[in-house]
Amino acid sequence: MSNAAPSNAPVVVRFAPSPTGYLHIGGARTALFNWLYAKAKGGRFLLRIEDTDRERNSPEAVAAILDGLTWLGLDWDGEPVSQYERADRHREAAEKLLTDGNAYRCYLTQEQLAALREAAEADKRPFRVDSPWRDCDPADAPSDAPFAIRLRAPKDGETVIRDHVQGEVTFANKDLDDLIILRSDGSPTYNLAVVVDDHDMGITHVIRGVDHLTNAARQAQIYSLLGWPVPEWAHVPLIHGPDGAKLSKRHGALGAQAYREMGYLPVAMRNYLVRLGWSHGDDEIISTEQLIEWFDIEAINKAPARFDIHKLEALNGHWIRASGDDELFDSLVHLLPHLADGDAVAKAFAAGAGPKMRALVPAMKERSKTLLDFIDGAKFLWAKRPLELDEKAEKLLDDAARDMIAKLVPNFEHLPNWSAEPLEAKVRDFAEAQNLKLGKVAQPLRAALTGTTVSPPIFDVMAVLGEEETLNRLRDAAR
RNA sequence: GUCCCGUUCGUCUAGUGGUCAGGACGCUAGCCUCUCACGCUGGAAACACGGGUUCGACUCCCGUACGGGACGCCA
Repeated sequence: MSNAAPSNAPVVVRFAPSPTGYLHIGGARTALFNWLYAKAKGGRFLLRIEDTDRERNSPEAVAAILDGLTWLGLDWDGEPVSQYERADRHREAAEKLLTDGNAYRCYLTQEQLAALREAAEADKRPFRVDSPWRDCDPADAPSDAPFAIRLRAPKDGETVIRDHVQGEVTFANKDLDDLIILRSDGSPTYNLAVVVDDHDMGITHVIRGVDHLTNAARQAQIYSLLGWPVPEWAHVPLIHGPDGAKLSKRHGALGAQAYREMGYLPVAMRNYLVRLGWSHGDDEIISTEQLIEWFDIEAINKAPARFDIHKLEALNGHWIRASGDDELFDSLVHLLPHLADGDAVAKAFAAGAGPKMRALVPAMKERSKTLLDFIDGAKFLWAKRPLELDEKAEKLLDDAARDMIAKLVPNFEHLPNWSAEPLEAKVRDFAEAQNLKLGKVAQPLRAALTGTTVSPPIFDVMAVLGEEETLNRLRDAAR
């Protein structure tokens, strides 16, 4: 590529979402790839909001996208650029193309275009705009009719995209028609705006979804006619839903924030997302620091990947276990405002369950796949007496079990040190004396103290619940 | 329809002409164990199909099938 930007220039990449909704998972991965590449190469990661379509612009969407990026830990350099605010500069470029003879005024109306399109379809011909105004004498142009400005794209030859992911992709120029660069209302269109902005922002590498590949060909033509060097391209494959179809809002294409609400950790999201299409040998669990060291666009493959929530969950479990206890508890507390029932939990935390939850974190992180599991698994902490028993617990606490608890309770009275170890010793002694296996005692205790048959280690539960609450719950269950 | 791209266990992937085709998630049999997890040890599970090229193809070439993307005065 003779006119490419020098490869030793400092890397500048960008993420350029259009503000039509939240940051979806595919966009999040594109942003992650860009961010990682910038970090890996010591470059800059810029943000540009592609808001040239005023009808689909929304400040809420911009806020949601920035919030999603922030949550994922993808920080950007400088202020986000508004494409719309650069419209004058885009028009300037269009004027230059016009005066250089590389673009022309096209007076074709929407109706005429629709008719041409229909005619092409009727003949089963691929539709290509072939404007009669491309080569007409300027003197024949109407003086007052509205016009759009079209690029005078080459009709022969081919446009080659040398792509770091897709390889060399060749488009015949006859398949690429004269695209509109300035609408009849004077506003710039996407492809022109992207080229001008990427050029002005000094973007060296364009990393984006492969759905932009044909745009790359069109943009390459604009670059060429403007006399500018093209950036390095990397068109990454799309993410599909579990059924192999395009990821849509119906299945899986949730906003990044939805994953926050499901209790996923940003570090796990980054780890999971990057492995969708990128790999480093057999490595699966990769810290962000390691990603920054290893990431490169050359190792991205071309095939699309399906989104698999199970693997995300497994990775999340790993990163939960790898997190510090205080850090996890902190994440949990900060998650509450984003949860539907978070208010109630926050109140319970404030009323005393908070410190108990914190004390249980080491035990619970071994058995939690998401932050939500912490809450689900610790509800017994703030449950009111007498406890409601679930079906299995009810069955477990039969008459014999209740008798046993009645016999066991006195062993806990007047313990000098109410903590897990002495409690366990007491229970073990009791089990031995009664000639029972430990489980035969522990399970009824669990049912009586938590109302369920599944919980963190029961002696930790007793310790955290405290002497008074533990004895009260046990007496509730005893006969 | 036209153009472009893809196809290794169910899923994510390693692989770059000679491997018992490896790992991870999931599934599964055990071990550990106060439950559930974690951890550990095993197991089942894949090169879409057909032609070439080659002493030899998962690896290279062509075709077929299937899948995806793009075909706006949207981005």
